[in-house]
Amino acid sequence: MYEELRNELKKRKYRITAQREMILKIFLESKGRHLGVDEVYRELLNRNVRVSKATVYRAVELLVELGFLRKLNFGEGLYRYELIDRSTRESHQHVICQKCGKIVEINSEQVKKIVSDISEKTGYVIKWHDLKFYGLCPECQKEESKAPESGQRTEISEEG
Amino acid sequence: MYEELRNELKKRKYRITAQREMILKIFLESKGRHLGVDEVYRELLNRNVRVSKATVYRAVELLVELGFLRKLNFGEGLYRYELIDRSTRESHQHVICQKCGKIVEINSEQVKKIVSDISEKTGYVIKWHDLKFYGLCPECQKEESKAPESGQRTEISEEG
DNA sequence: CTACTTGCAAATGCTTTGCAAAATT
DNA sequence: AATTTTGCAAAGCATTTGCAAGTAG
Repeated sequence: MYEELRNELKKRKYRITAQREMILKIFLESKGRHLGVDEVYRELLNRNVRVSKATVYRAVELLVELGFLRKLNFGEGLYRYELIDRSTRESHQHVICQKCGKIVEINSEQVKKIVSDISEKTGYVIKWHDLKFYGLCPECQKEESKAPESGQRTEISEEG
Repeated sequence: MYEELRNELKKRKYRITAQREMILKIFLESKGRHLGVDEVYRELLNRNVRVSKATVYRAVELLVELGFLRKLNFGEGLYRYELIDRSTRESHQHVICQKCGKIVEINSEQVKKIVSDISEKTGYVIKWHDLKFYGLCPECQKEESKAPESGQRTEISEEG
């Protein structure tokens, strides 16, 4: 993957730097996680890699541009990034528990249908999509039935 | 609708204020638009209604809580709000042109299917969802074919 | 050696908050 | 009269940016 990064960088006349490789490395070693800039930054500090946060900001945006990362927004007031599977480039759907925050990723075959339906209805050529589903995970459903309407509501509420 | 707002406020022990009604009014008179706090604020100034921006922030969040507005995020670095159809409470999908930014709202019947599919696969009870589709609107497709790869890329890239 | 990248600190922009004054109940 | 809401200014955060110093090609 580092080789791929070097190639992409060369191709687009960007320079190969240790910082860029280290930042991609963090994502490669945190597969499946959705990291915010601060988390990446802290992880680098943990590993005694001295980089500035500004560089992390610049690097993740570059990695998005080069197709290594996807920029995510769960309405928390910050952006998160996840590694893209460069072989399929396929996006998945995020299913988020509004009580405990657990995020499950799935891939529904129904997505293709809805995309073609929307394309047909609007005349738009759909390039990509962002599908989030909010609800209660199985564990939180159990708790919910034990103590229904128990007050503390997790303040997740955002859509787009 | 103002009656409905007054009832909701009373029901939850909030007070009926001119500011809250005015802010809801802005949305009622801008149906179909996705307004940011600053836009609401400016619209109020245009109408010579003196309110502080802090009050707008507080009011829109309250209106979300009361079920009058939905909070949206198109990855621009700010939140937008749209009026909820309180009779159906149904959400629609946003189809966004990544070149000109035009947003079309549609309602695909496929959504029900994908929701039940996801529910089945994950065990989550889905309460609501947030579905965004990005691509090119018909007009921008034409321009694209005239001047393909013409440089200026609209920096829309965010997902969740 | 030239051009790009980094680090730092300052700046930006949206949103939140503390508190006294104003308004609602 | 008691309590909530508002306005204002300050504070809070995530993110961006200007610029000099460092580094890749």
